[in-house]
Amino acid sequence: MDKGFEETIGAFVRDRRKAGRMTQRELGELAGVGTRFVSELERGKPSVRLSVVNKVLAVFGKSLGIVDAPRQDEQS
Amino acid sequence: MDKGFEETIGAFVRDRRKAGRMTQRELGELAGVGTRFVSELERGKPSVRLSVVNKVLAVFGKSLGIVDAPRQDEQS
DNA sequence: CTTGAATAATCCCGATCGGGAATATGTTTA
DNA sequence: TAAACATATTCCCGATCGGGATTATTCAAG
Repeated sequence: MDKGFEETIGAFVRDRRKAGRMTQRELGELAGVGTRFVSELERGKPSVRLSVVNKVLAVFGKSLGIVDAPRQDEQS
Repeated sequence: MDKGFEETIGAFVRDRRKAGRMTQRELGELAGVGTRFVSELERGKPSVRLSVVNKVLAVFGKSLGIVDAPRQDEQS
């Protein structure tokens, strides 16, 4: 019924980007961020700026919000 | 059944902090971040680092995740 | 109103983000 | 295979974050 699982931000962006047949460069331009940032974001760099992440998520109609902390016994 | 509404990150942190009768300094120490950061976060500074926000949210068992973009016709 | 605590605003400054470009790896596709 | 494209990695470097302290402002009691 539900996804039951919180996807990683990076994984989400990558999935949606590919679903839209976009390249990192295209998504970057669409979102107004650099290509390198898209790459780092998709690969889970932790210390990114909230506002820049939101620029990317906005392309998909999403944003960062508060969710239950994921369980710690996930592998990366 | 649900809250039906996505609270702002800053508002959430402030509410929970007060609910726990903590001062910004105490929360900061608990989360391992500075007092100034807690203050700025609560007041909605947009360009904060994801990892640092997560340190604060972790105190409350939460973290940043993907949610539907909030409607734009909210006042700040 | 006065006093004290909490929060906000400002300062200095080291650390690091992120853009852009170049290069190195992958990864398709012909 | 080879060529073309996508992604990852590295570089320089300006911009800004965030810590900590200080000061100003706001707020809560008494």
